[in-house]
Amino acid sequence: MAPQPPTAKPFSITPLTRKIASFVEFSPVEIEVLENLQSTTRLVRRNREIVSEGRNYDTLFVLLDGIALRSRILRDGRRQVLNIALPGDFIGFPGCFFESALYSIPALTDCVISPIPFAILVGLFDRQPRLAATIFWSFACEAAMYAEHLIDVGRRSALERVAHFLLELLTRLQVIGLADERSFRMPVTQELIGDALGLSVPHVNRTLRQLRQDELVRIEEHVVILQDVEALAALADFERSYLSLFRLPALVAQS
Amino acid sequence: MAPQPPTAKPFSITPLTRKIASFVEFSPVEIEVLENLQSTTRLVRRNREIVSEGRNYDTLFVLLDGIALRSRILRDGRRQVLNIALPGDFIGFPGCFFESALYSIPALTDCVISPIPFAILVGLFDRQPRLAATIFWSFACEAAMYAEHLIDVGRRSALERVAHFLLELLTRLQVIGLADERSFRMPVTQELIGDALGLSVPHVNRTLRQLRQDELVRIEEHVVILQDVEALAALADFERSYLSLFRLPALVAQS
DNA sequence: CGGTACATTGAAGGGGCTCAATCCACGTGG
DNA sequence: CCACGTGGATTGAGCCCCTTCAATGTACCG
Repeated sequence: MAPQPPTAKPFSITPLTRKIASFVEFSPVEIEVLENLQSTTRLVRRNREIVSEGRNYDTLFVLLDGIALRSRILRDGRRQVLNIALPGDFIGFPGCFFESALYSIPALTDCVISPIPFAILVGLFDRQPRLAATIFWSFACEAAMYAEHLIDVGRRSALERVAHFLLELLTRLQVIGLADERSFRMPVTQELIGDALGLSVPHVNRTLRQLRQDELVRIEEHVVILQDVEALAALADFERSYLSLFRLPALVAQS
Repeated sequence: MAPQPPTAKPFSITPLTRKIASFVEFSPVEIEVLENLQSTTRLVRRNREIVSEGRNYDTLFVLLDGIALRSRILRDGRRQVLNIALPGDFIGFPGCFFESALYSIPALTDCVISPIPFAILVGLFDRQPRLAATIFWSFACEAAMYAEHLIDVGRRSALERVAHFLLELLTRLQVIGLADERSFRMPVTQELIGDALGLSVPHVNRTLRQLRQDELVRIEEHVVILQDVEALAALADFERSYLSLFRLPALVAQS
Protein backbone atom coordinates (compact mmCIF):
# COMPACT_ATOMS: atom_id res chain seq x y z
CA MET A 1 0.00 0.00 0.00
CA ALA A 2 2.93 2.36 0.55
CA PRO A 3 6.71 2.51 0.87
CA GLN A 4 8.11 0.37 3.62
CA PRO A 5 8.58 1.94 7.04
CA PRO A 6 12.08 3.26 7.53
CA THR A 7 12.63 1.49 10.85
CA ALA A 8 12.01 -2.18 11.27
CA LYS A 9 9.79 -3.17 14.19
CA PRO A 10 8.48 -6.50 15.45
CA PHE A 11 5.65 -7.57 13.19
CA SER A 12 3.15 -7.77 16.04
CA ILE A 13 3.32 -4.02 16.69
CA THR A 14 0.24 -2.29 15.28
CA PRO A 15 0.23 1.15 13.72
CA LEU A 16 -1.46 2.57 16.79
CA THR A 17 1.21 1.23 19.08
CA ARG A 18 3.93 2.45 16.79
CA LYS A 19 2.49 5.93 16.60
CA ILE A 20 1.81 6.32 20.27
CA ALA A 21 5.11 4.78 21.31
CA SER A 22 6.99 7.16 19.04
CA PHE A 23 6.11 9.95 21.45
CA VAL A 24 6.34 8.32 24.86
CA GLU A 25 8.52 5.58 26.23
CA PHE A 26 6.21 2.80 27.38
CA SER A 27 6.87 -0.17 29.60
CA PRO A 28 6.49 -3.70 28.22
CA VAL A 29 3.32 -4.10 30.29
CA GLU A 30 1.82 -0.95 28.83
CA ILE A 31 2.69 -2.09 25.34
CA GLU A 32 0.99 -5.38 26.02
CA VAL A 33 -2.18 -3.75 27.31
CA LEU A 34 -2.19 -1.48 24.29
CA GLU A 35 -1.84 -4.44 21.95
CA ASN A 36 -4.55 -6.39 23.72
CA LEU A 37 -6.95 -3.52 23.16
CA GLN A 38 -6.58 -4.20 19.47
CA SER A 39 -6.91 -7.96 19.51
CA THR A 40 -10.34 -8.15 17.89
CA THR A 41 -10.27 -7.09 14.28
CA ARG A 42 -12.81 -6.61 11.54
CA LEU A 43 -12.46 -6.02 7.83
CA VAL A 44 -14.43 -3.27 6.13
CA ARG A 45 -14.46 -3.22 2.36
CA ARG A 46 -13.68 -0.18 0.26
CA ASN A 47 -16.65 2.21 -0.04
CA ARG A 48 -18.56 0.68 2.85
CA GLU A 49 -19.15 2.68 5.99
CA ILE A 50 -17.31 1.98 9.22
CA VAL A 51 -19.57 4.45 11.00
CA SER A 52 -22.86 5.77 9.64
CA GLU A 53 -24.20 9.20 10.47
CA GLY A 54 -27.23 9.00 12.72
CA ARG A 55 -26.60 5.56 14.13
CA ASN A 56 -25.69 4.77 17.70
CA TYR A 57 -22.37 3.26 18.80
CA ASP A 58 -20.90 2.16 22.07
CA THR A 59 -17.43 1.51 20.82
CA LEU A 60 -14.67 3.54 19.31
CA PHE A 61 -12.53 1.95 16.63
CA VAL A 62 -8.85 1.88 15.94
CA LEU A 63 -7.90 1.90 12.31
CA LEU A 64 -5.22 -0.77 11.93
CA ASP A 65 -4.82 -0.77 8.18
CA GLY A 66 -6.29 1.20 5.32
CA ILE A 67 -7.58 4.73 4.91
CA ALA A 68 -10.95 6.13 5.89
CA LEU A 69 -12.72 9.49 5.64
CA ARG A 70 -14.77 11.45 8.08
CA SER A 71 -17.44 13.21 6.09
CA ARG A 72 -20.88 14.76 6.09
CA ILE A 73 -23.31 14.88 3.21
CA LEU A 74 -25.58 17.93 3.20
CA ARG A 75 -29.21 17.83 2.12
CA ASP A 76 -28.50 19.10 -1.37
CA GLY A 77 -25.75 16.57 -1.97
CA ARG A 78 -22.77 18.73 -1.21
CA ARG A 79 -20.18 16.82 0.75
CA GLN A 80 -17.61 18.06 3.24
CA VAL A 81 -14.70 15.78 4.05
CA LEU A 82 -13.66 16.70 7.57
CA ASN A 83 -10.54 14.68 7.86
CA ILE A 84 -8.68 11.63 6.64
CA ALA A 85 -8.12 8.75 9.05
CA LEU A 86 -4.83 6.91 8.71
CA PRO A 87 -3.58 3.67 10.27
CA GLY A 88 -3.11 4.20 13.98
CA ASP A 89 -5.91 6.76 14.23
CA PHE A 90 -8.91 6.48 16.45
CA ILE A 91 -12.19 6.51 14.62
CA GLY A 92 -15.37 7.74 16.18
CA PHE A 93 -14.20 10.85 17.92
CA PRO A 94 -16.01 13.07 18.43
CA GLY A 95 -19.08 11.71 16.67
CA CYS A 96 -19.43 8.57 18.74
CA PHE A 97 -19.70 10.50 21.97
CA PHE A 98 -23.11 11.71 20.88
CA GLU A 99 -26.44 9.95 20.93
CA SER A 100 -26.16 9.40 17.23
CA ALA A 101 -23.00 9.65 15.21
CA LEU A 102 -22.57 13.12 13.75
CA TYR A 103 -20.57 12.03 10.72
CA SER A 104 -20.11 9.06 8.47
CA ILE A 105 -16.82 7.26 8.15
CA PRO A 106 -16.58 5.56 4.76
CA ALA A 107 -13.60 3.36 4.00
CA LEU A 108 -11.51 4.82 1.19
CA THR A 109 -9.59 1.55 0.85
CA ASP A 110 -10.18 -1.83 2.40
CA CYS A 111 -9.79 -1.24 6.13
CA VAL A 112 -8.92 -3.38 9.12
CA ILE A 113 -10.40 -1.97 12.29
CA SER A 114 -10.52 -2.97 15.91
CA PRO A 115 -13.47 -1.99 18.09
CA ILE A 116 -12.74 -0.63 21.57
CA PRO A 117 -15.78 -0.47 23.86
CA PHE A 118 -16.26 2.78 25.74
CA ALA A 119 -16.35 0.88 29.01
CA ILE A 120 -12.83 -0.44 28.48
CA LEU A 121 -11.57 2.98 27.51
CA VAL A 122 -13.04 4.55 30.61
CA GLY A 123 -11.63 1.78 32.79
CA LEU A 124 -8.20 2.52 31.39
CA PHE A 125 -8.09 5.76 33.31
CA ASP A 126 -7.90 3.80 36.53
CA ARG A 127 -5.49 1.08 35.62
CA GLN A 128 -3.27 2.62 32.95
CA PRO A 129 -3.31 6.38 33.41
CA ARG A 130 -0.29 6.91 31.15
CA LEU A 131 -1.99 5.08 28.32
CA ALA A 132 -5.26 6.85 28.96
CA ALA A 133 -3.58 10.22 28.93
CA THR A 134 -1.87 9.38 25.67
CA ILE A 135 -5.12 8.37 24.03
CA PHE A 136 -6.71 11.44 25.48
CA TRP A 137 -3.97 13.52 23.92
CA SER A 138 -4.53 11.99 20.54
CA PHE A 139 -8.03 13.43 20.64
CA ALA A 140 -6.57 16.86 21.29
CA CYS A 141 -4.36 16.34 18.29
CA GLU A 142 -7.35 15.51 16.17
CA ALA A 143 -9.15 18.63 17.32
CA ALA A 144 -6.06 20.64 16.39
CA MET A 145 -6.22 19.18 12.92
CA TYR A 146 -9.82 20.30 12.58
CA ALA A 147 -8.82 23.79 13.66
CA GLU A 148 -5.94 23.88 11.22
CA HIS A 149 -8.24 22.62 8.49
CA LEU A 150 -10.63 25.40 9.36
CA ILE A 151 -7.93 28.02 8.88
CA ASP A 152 -7.15 26.39 5.57
CA VAL A 153 -10.65 26.61 4.22
CA GLY A 154 -11.50 29.93 5.81
CA ARG A 155 -8.53 32.04 4.92
CA ARG A 156 -6.35 30.46 2.28
CA SER A 157 -6.43 30.44 -1.53
CA ALA A 158 -6.98 27.26 -3.51
CA LEU A 159 -3.26 26.93 -4.19
CA GLU A 160 -2.36 27.32 -0.53
CA ARG A 161 -5.09 24.92 0.52
CA VAL A 162 -4.02 22.11 -1.74
CA ALA A 163 -0.37 22.57 -0.76
CA HIS A 164 -1.25 22.55 2.94
CA PHE A 165 -3.47 19.52 2.54
CA LEU A 166 -0.78 17.47 0.84
CA LEU A 167 1.89 18.56 3.32
CA GLU A 168 -0.28 17.50 6.24
CA LEU A 169 -0.87 14.11 4.65
CA LEU A 170 2.83 13.66 3.97
CA THR A 171 3.77 14.53 7.52
CA ARG A 172 1.16 12.29 9.10
CA LEU A 173 2.09 9.37 6.88
CA GLN A 174 5.76 9.82 7.69
CA VAL A 175 5.01 9.51 11.41
CA ILE A 176 3.58 6.04 10.88
CA GLY A 177 6.21 5.04 8.36
CA LEU A 178 3.98 5.07 5.31
CA ALA A 179 5.68 7.87 3.41
CA ASP A 180 9.26 8.54 2.52
CA GLU A 181 10.99 11.91 2.44
CA ARG A 182 8.76 13.48 -0.15
CA SER A 183 6.20 11.07 -1.52
CA PHE A 184 3.45 8.67 -0.61
CA ARG A 185 0.94 6.40 -2.20
CA MET A 186 -2.76 7.03 -1.72
CA PRO A 187 -5.89 6.89 -3.89
CA VAL A 188 -6.67 10.60 -3.59
CA THR A 189 -9.12 11.62 -6.28
CA GLN A 190 -9.64 15.23 -7.23
CA GLU A 191 -13.19 14.96 -5.99
CA LEU A 192 -11.86 13.97 -2.57
CA ILE A 193 -9.48 16.92 -2.46
CA GLY A 194 -12.27 19.23 -3.53
CA ASP A 195 -14.67 17.97 -0.89
CA ALA A 196 -12.01 18.28 1.77
CA LEU A 197 -11.02 21.82 0.83
CA GLY A 198 -14.32 23.30 -0.28
CA LEU A 199 -13.37 23.48 -3.96
CA SER A 200 -15.00 22.20 -7.14
CA VAL A 201 -13.45 19.34 -9.07
CA PRO A 202 -12.56 21.46 -12.12
CA HIS A 203 -10.81 23.98 -9.94
CA VAL A 204 -8.86 21.32 -8.08
CA ASN A 205 -7.75 20.09 -11.46
CA ARG A 206 -6.53 23.52 -12.52
CA THR A 207 -4.82 24.06 -9.19
CA LEU A 208 -2.98 20.77 -9.47
CA ARG A 209 -1.95 21.67 -13.00
CA GLN A 210 -0.50 24.89 -11.69
CA LEU A 211 1.43 23.04 -8.99
CA ARG A 212 2.68 20.63 -11.64
CA GLN A 213 3.81 23.44 -13.93
CA ASP A 214 5.64 25.09 -11.06
CA GLU A 215 7.34 21.73 -10.45
CA LEU A 216 6.07 21.55 -6.89
CA VAL A 217 3.76 18.53 -6.96
CA ARG A 218 3.18 15.55 -9.20
CA ILE A 219 0.39 13.02 -8.81
CA GLU A 220 0.78 9.94 -10.97
CA GLU A 221 -0.96 6.63 -10.60
CA HIS A 222 -2.06 7.41 -7.06
CA VAL A 223 1.46 8.29 -6.03
CA VAL A 224 1.79 11.82 -4.71
CA ILE A 225 5.25 13.38 -5.08
CA LEU A 226 6.01 16.67 -3.37
CA GLN A 227 8.94 17.75 -5.47
CA ASP A 228 9.90 20.74 -3.36
CA VAL A 229 8.70 20.39 0.20
CA GLU A 230 10.41 23.59 1.32
CA ALA A 231 8.81 25.73 -1.33
CA LEU A 232 5.42 24.16 -0.68
CA ALA A 233 5.69 24.77 3.04
CA ALA A 234 6.54 28.41 2.38
CA LEU A 235 3.65 28.73 -0.05
CA ALA A 236 1.13 27.19 2.33
CA ASP A 237 2.50 28.70 5.55
CA PHE A 238 2.72 25.14 6.83
CA GLU A 239 3.74 24.70 10.45
CA ARG A 240 4.06 21.11 11.43
CA SER A 241 4.02 21.77 15.15
CA TYR A 242 0.35 20.92 15.50
CA LEU A 243 1.18 17.42 14.33
CA SER A 244 4.16 16.72 16.51
CA LEU A 245 5.10 19.21 19.21
CA PHE A 246 2.88 17.86 21.89
CA ARG A 247 3.70 17.90 25.55
CA LEU A 248 2.53 14.50 26.57
CA PRO A 249 5.76 13.55 28.34
CA ALA A 250 5.28 16.36 30.86
CA LEU A 251 1.62 15.48 31.27
CA VAL A 252 2.28 11.85 31.94
CA ALA A 253 5.17 12.48 34.29
CA GLN A 254 2.90 14.48 36.56
CA SER A 255 0.28 11.84 36.94
CA MET B 1 -24.45 41.37 30.13
CA ALA B 2 -27.47 39.44 28.92
CA PRO B 3 -31.04 38.48 29.78
CA GLN B 4 -31.42 36.77 33.10
CA PRO B 5 -31.21 32.98 33.24
CA PRO B 6 -34.61 31.37 33.09
CA THR B 7 -34.08 29.20 36.16
CA ALA B 8 -32.85 30.60 39.45
CA LYS B 9 -29.85 28.82 40.97
CA PRO B 10 -27.81 29.41 44.10
CA PHE B 11 -25.49 32.31 43.45
CA SER B 12 -22.39 30.27 44.21
CA ILE B 13 -22.93 28.01 41.21
CA THR B 14 -20.55 28.95 38.42
CA PRO B 15 -21.42 28.81 34.73
CA LEU B 16 -19.27 25.70 34.31
CA THR B 17 -21.10 23.89 37.04
CA ARG B 18 -24.44 24.97 35.69
CA LYS B 19 -23.60 23.81 32.20
CA ILE B 20 -22.14 20.48 33.17
CA ALA B 21 -24.84 19.76 35.73
CA SER B 22 -27.52 20.45 33.14
CA PHE B 23 -26.52 17.20 31.43
CA VAL B 24 -25.71 14.87 34.29
CA GLU B 25 -27.10 14.54 37.79
CA PHE B 26 -24.19 15.10 40.17
CA SER B 27 -23.87 14.37 43.85
CA PRO B 28 -23.30 17.22 46.33
CA VAL B 29 -19.73 16.02 46.76
CA GLU B 30 -19.08 16.14 43.05
CA ILE B 31 -20.58 19.60 42.85
CA GLU B 32 -18.30 20.72 45.64
CA VAL B 33 -15.19 19.32 43.96
CA LEU B 34 -16.22 20.99 40.74
CA GLU B 35 -16.69 24.31 42.49
CA ASN B 36 -13.37 24.02 44.30
CA LEU B 37 -11.62 23.59 40.98
CA GLN B 38 -12.73 27.11 40.18
CA SER B 39 -11.86 28.78 43.47
CA THR B 40 -8.93 30.80 42.16
CA THR B 41 -10.01 33.51 39.76
CA ARG B 42 -8.27 36.09 37.63
CA LEU B 43 -9.58 39.07 35.70
CA VAL B 44 -8.48 39.63 32.12
CA ARG B 45 -9.34 42.95 30.54
CA ARG B 46 -11.03 43.35 27.19
CA ASN B 47 -8.61 42.99 24.26
CA ARG B 48 -5.87 41.40 26.32
CA GLU B 49 -4.85 37.82 25.69
CA ILE B 50 -5.77 35.01 28.04
CA VAL B 51 -3.53 32.68 26.06
CA SER B 52 -0.88 33.78 23.56
CA GLU B 53 0.11 31.72 20.57
CA GLY B 54 3.58 30.28 20.94
CA ARG B 55 3.79 30.47 24.71
CA ASN B 56 3.88 27.53 27.06
CA TYR B 57 1.18 26.74 29.62
CA ASP B 58 0.69 24.11 32.27
CA THR B 59 -2.85 25.00 33.13
CA LEU B 60 -6.14 25.01 31.38
CA PHE B 61 -8.58 27.77 32.20
CA VAL B 62 -12.28 27.85 32.84
CA LEU B 63 -14.05 30.92 31.57
CA LEU B 64 -16.33 32.04 34.42
CA ASP B 65 -17.58 35.28 32.98
CA GLY B 66 -17.17 37.16 29.74
CA ILE B 67 -16.52 36.15 26.16
CA ALA B 68 -13.26 35.16 24.52
CA LEU B 69 -12.11 34.18 21.04
CA ARG B 70 -9.86 31.44 19.81
CA SER B 71 -8.02 32.81 16.82
CA ARG B 72 -4.95 32.64 14.65
CA ILE B 73 -3.31 35.51 12.81
CA LEU B 74 -1.58 34.49 9.58
CA ARG B 75 1.65 36.03 8.38
CA ASP B 76 -0.04 38.44 6.02
CA GLY B 77 -2.44 39.69 8.65
CA ARG B 78 -5.46 37.60 7.73
CA ARG B 79 -7.20 36.34 10.84
CA GLN B 80 -9.25 33.22 11.36
CA VAL B 81 -11.52 33.07 14.37
CA LEU B 82 -11.82 29.41 15.22
CA ASN B 83 -14.46 29.58 17.86
CA ILE B 84 -16.06 31.72 20.50
CA ALA B 85 -15.62 30.79 24.14
CA LEU B 86 -18.59 31.43 26.42
CA PRO B 87 -18.95 31.30 30.19
CA GLY B 88 -18.60 27.71 31.35
CA ASP B 89 -16.23 26.77 28.53
CA PHE B 90 -12.78 25.38 28.97
CA ILE B 91 -10.07 27.48 27.43
CA GLY B 92 -6.80 26.03 26.23
CA PHE B 93 -7.98 22.94 24.47
CA PRO B 94 -6.44 21.77 22.27
CA GLY B 95 -3.70 24.36 22.06
CA CYS B 96 -2.43 23.98 25.60
CA PHE B 97 -1.69 20.31 25.13
CA PHE B 98 1.13 21.25 22.83
CA GLU B 99 4.62 22.47 23.63
CA SER B 100 3.54 25.94 22.68
CA ALA B 101 -0.01 27.16 22.38
CA LEU B 102 -1.28 26.87 18.81
CA TYR B 103 -3.75 29.72 19.01
CA SER B 104 -4.28 32.95 20.85
CA ILE B 105 -7.26 33.55 23.08
CA PRO B 106 -8.04 37.26 23.25
CA ALA B 107 -10.75 38.47 25.59
CA LEU B 108 -13.64 39.98 23.65
CA THR B 109 -15.07 41.45 26.84
CA ASP B 110 -13.65 41.66 30.34
CA CYS B 111 -13.24 38.05 31.41
CA VAL B 112 -13.05 36.23 34.71
CA ILE B 113 -11.09 33.02 34.41
CA SER B 114 -9.98 30.29 36.73
CA PRO B 115 -6.77 28.35 36.04
CA ILE B 116 -6.84 24.57 36.43
CA PRO B 117 -3.41 22.93 36.51
CA PHE B 118 -2.98 19.90 34.28
CA ALA B 119 -1.86 17.87 37.27
CA ILE B 120 -5.16 18.38 39.03
CA LEU B 121 -7.11 17.55 35.92
CA VAL B 122 -5.18 14.33 35.43
CA GLY B 123 -5.64 13.42 39.08
CA LEU B 124 -9.36 13.83 38.66
CA PHE B 125 -9.50 10.67 36.59
CA ASP B 126 -8.64 8.67 39.67
CA ARG B 127 -10.77 10.31 42.28
CA GLN B 128 -13.76 11.65 40.36
CA PRO B 129 -14.17 9.59 37.22
CA ARG B 130 -17.66 10.91 36.54
CA LEU B 131 -16.44 14.47 36.64
CA ALA B 132 -13.41 13.61 34.57
CA ALA B 133 -15.54 11.88 31.97
CA THR B 134 -17.81 14.89 31.79
CA ILE B 135 -14.93 17.28 31.25
CA PHE B 136 -13.51 14.86 28.75
CA TRP B 137 -16.80 14.91 26.93
CA SER B 138 -16.84 18.67 26.79
CA PHE B 139 -13.65 18.46 24.73
CA ALA B 140 -15.41 16.15 22.32
CA CYS B 141 -18.17 18.70 22.08
CA GLU B 142 -15.66 21.40 21.25
CA ALA B 143 -14.13 19.26 18.54
CA ALA B 144 -17.61 18.73 17.13
CA MET B 145 -18.07 22.48 16.97
CA TYR B 146 -14.86 22.80 14.99
CA ALA B 147 -16.08 20.15 12.59
CA GLU B 148 -19.44 21.84 12.20
CA HIS B 149 -17.69 25.16 11.67
CA LEU B 150 -15.59 23.50 8.99
CA ILE B 151 -18.70 22.36 7.13
CA ASP B 152 -19.99 25.90 7.40
CA VAL B 153 -16.98 27.52 5.85
CA GLY B 154 -16.26 24.76 3.35
CA ARG B 155 -19.66 24.16 1.83
CA ARG B 156 -22.14 26.88 2.67
CA SER B 157 -22.94 30.27 1.13
CA ALA B 158 -22.43 33.53 2.98
CA LEU B 159 -26.11 33.71 3.88
CA GLU B 160 -26.17 30.16 5.22
CA ARG B 161 -22.94 30.71 7.13
CA VAL B 162 -24.10 33.79 8.95
CA ALA B 163 -27.42 32.18 9.80
CA HIS B 164 -25.72 29.06 11.11
CA PHE B 165 -23.23 31.07 13.10
CA LEU B 166 -25.90 33.10 14.84
CA LEU B 167 -28.04 30.02 15.52
CA GLU B 168 -25.11 28.23 17.14
CA LEU B 169 -24.42 31.23 19.34
CA LEU B 170 -28.07 31.48 20.34
CA THR B 171 -28.25 27.82 21.23
CA ARG B 172 -25.05 27.80 23.24
CA LEU B 173 -26.03 30.93 25.13
CA GLN B 174 -29.44 29.45 25.92
CA VAL B 175 -27.78 26.43 27.54
CA ILE B 176 -26.01 28.66 30.04
CA GLY B 177 -28.99 30.92 30.52
CA LEU B 178 -27.57 33.94 28.73
CA ALA B 179 -30.06 34.11 25.91
CA ASP B 180 -33.83 34.06 25.78
CA GLU B 181 -35.99 32.38 23.18
CA ARG B 182 -34.70 34.31 20.22
CA SER B 183 -32.21 36.99 21.19
CA PHE B 184 -29.00 37.64 23.03
CA ARG B 185 -26.64 40.43 23.80
CA MET B 186 -23.05 40.27 22.58
CA PRO B 187 -20.54 42.71 21.08
CA VAL B 188 -20.28 40.93 17.73
CA THR B 189 -18.70 43.21 15.18
CA GLN B 190 -18.98 42.53 11.47
CA GLU B 191 -15.23 42.08 11.39
CA LEU B 192 -15.55 39.29 13.95
CA ILE B 193 -18.25 37.53 11.96
CA GLY B 194 -16.16 37.88 8.82
CA ASP B 195 -13.04 36.47 10.44
CA ALA B 196 -15.02 33.58 11.86
CA LEU B 197 -16.72 32.71 8.59
CA GLY B 198 -14.04 33.51 6.06
CA LEU B 199 -15.84 36.54 4.64
CA SER B 200 -14.84 40.16 4.07
CA VAL B 201 -16.37 42.89 6.19
CA PRO B 202 -18.26 44.52 3.31
CA HIS B 203 -19.80 41.22 2.39
CA VAL B 204 -20.84 40.48 5.95
CA ASN B 205 -22.50 43.86 5.92
CA ARG B 206 -24.43 43.08 2.76
CA THR B 207 -25.36 39.65 4.04
CA LEU B 208 -26.71 41.09 7.26
CA ARG B 209 -28.66 43.65 5.28
CA GLN B 210 -30.24 40.85 3.31
CA LEU B 211 -31.17 38.98 6.49
CA ARG B 212 -32.64 42.21 7.84
CA GLN B 213 -34.67 42.83 4.69
CA ASP B 214 -35.99 39.27 4.84
CA GLU B 215 -37.00 39.96 8.43
CA LEU B 216 -34.92 37.10 9.74
CA VAL B 217 -32.26 38.83 11.84
CA ARG B 218 -31.79 42.23 13.42
CA ILE B 219 -28.65 43.41 15.16
CA GLU B 220 -29.07 46.63 17.10
CA GLU B 221 -26.84 48.02 19.78
CA HIS B 222 -25.04 44.72 20.25
CA VAL B 223 -28.32 42.90 20.72
CA VAL B 224 -28.85 40.11 18.20
CA ILE B 225 -32.48 39.23 17.49
CA LEU B 226 -33.30 36.15 15.46
CA GLN B 227 -36.78 37.10 14.35
CA ASP B 228 -37.63 33.76 12.79
CA VAL B 229 -35.59 30.93 14.25
CA GLU B 230 -37.45 28.27 12.30
CA ALA B 231 -36.84 29.90 8.94
CA LEU B 232 -33.21 30.54 9.80
CA ALA B 233 -32.67 26.93 10.82
CA ALA B 234 -34.17 25.77 7.55
CA LEU B 235 -32.04 28.21 5.60
CA ALA B 236 -28.83 27.17 7.32
CA ASP B 237 -29.59 23.46 7.62
CA PHE B 238 -28.97 23.88 11.34
CA GLU B 239 -29.05 20.72 13.42
CA ARG B 240 -28.57 21.41 17.06
CA SER B 241 -27.77 17.82 17.99
CA TYR B 242 -24.02 18.44 18.02
CA LEU B 243 -24.58 20.90 20.83
CA SER B 244 -26.82 18.83 23.05
CA LEU B 245 -27.47 15.22 22.15
CA PHE B 246 -24.49 13.77 23.89
CA ARG B 247 -24.46 10.40 25.53
CA LEU B 248 -22.57 11.16 28.67
CA PRO B 249 -25.12 9.54 30.99
CA ALA B 250 -24.51 6.16 29.40
CA LEU B 251 -20.78 6.70 29.46
CA VAL B 252 -20.69 7.59 33.10
CA ALA B 253 -23.01 4.81 34.16
CA GLN B 254 -20.63 2.25 32.75
CA SER B 255 -17.58 3.48 34.60
C1' DC C 1 -12.46 68.78 18.63
C1' DG C 2 -9.81 65.48 16.60
C1' DG C 3 -9.24 60.39 17.00
C1' DT C 4 -10.82 55.82 17.05
C1' DA C 5 -13.90 52.11 16.10
C1' DC C 6 -17.29 50.42 13.44
C1' DA C 7 -21.06 50.35 9.92
C1' DT C 8 -22.28 51.30 5.25
C1' DT C 9 -22.09 51.82 0.35
C1' DG C 10 -20.23 51.85 -4.44
C1' DA C 11 -17.32 50.42 -8.34
C1' DA C 12 -14.46 47.21 -10.43
C1' DG C 13 -12.33 42.96 -10.77
C1' DG C 14 -11.08 38.19 -10.06
C1' DG C 15 -11.12 33.65 -8.14
C1' DG C 16 -13.63 29.93 -8.27
C1' DC C 17 -18.22 27.88 -9.74
C1' DT C 18 -21.49 25.72 -13.02
C1' DC C 19 -22.42 23.40 -17.02
C1' DA C 20 -20.93 20.58 -20.48
C1' DA C 21 -18.07 18.05 -23.47
C1' DT C 22 -14.18 15.05 -24.15
C1' DC C 23 -10.79 11.73 -23.09
C1' DC C 24 -8.73 7.86 -21.05
C1' DA C 25 -8.00 3.54 -18.39
C1' DC C 26 -10.07 -0.26 -16.85
C1' DG C 27 -13.19 -4.01 -16.07
C1' DT C 28 -16.88 -6.96 -17.61
C1' DG C 29 -19.77 -9.67 -20.32
C1' DG C 30 -21.10 -11.37 -24.79
C1' DC D 1 -11.66 -9.82 -28.92
C1' DC D 2 -14.57 -6.21 -28.98
C1' DA D 3 -18.49 -3.42 -27.16
C1' DC D 4 -19.91 -1.12 -23.57
C1' DG D 5 -20.23 0.98 -19.00
C1' DT D 6 -17.96 3.30 -15.33
C1' DG D 7 -14.91 6.23 -12.61
C1' DG D 8 -11.98 9.69 -12.93
C1' DA D 9 -9.09 13.47 -15.24
C1' DT D 10 -9.13 17.37 -18.26
C1' DT D 11 -10.54 21.43 -20.64
C1' DG D 12 -13.43 25.41 -22.18
C1' DA D 13 -17.01 29.13 -21.85
C1' DG D 14 -19.63 32.06 -19.17
C1' DC D 15 -20.81 34.04 -15.08
C1' DC D 16 -21.58 35.22 -10.27
C1' DC D 17 -20.34 35.45 -5.59
C1' DC D 18 -17.42 37.60 -3.03
C1' DT D 19 -13.12 40.42 -2.67
C1' DT D 20 -10.46 44.60 -2.88
C1' DC D 21 -10.12 49.33 -2.71
C1' DA D 22 -11.97 53.44 -1.36
C1' DA D 23 -14.99 56.80 0.36
C1' DT D 24 -18.43 58.28 3.62
C1' DG D 25 -21.16 58.24 7.73
C1' DT D 26 -21.65 58.02 12.61
C1' DA D 27 -21.32 57.25 17.07
C1' DC D 28 -18.38 57.59 21.18
C1' DC D 29 -14.55 59.24 23.90
C1' DG D 30 -10.50 61.48 25.99
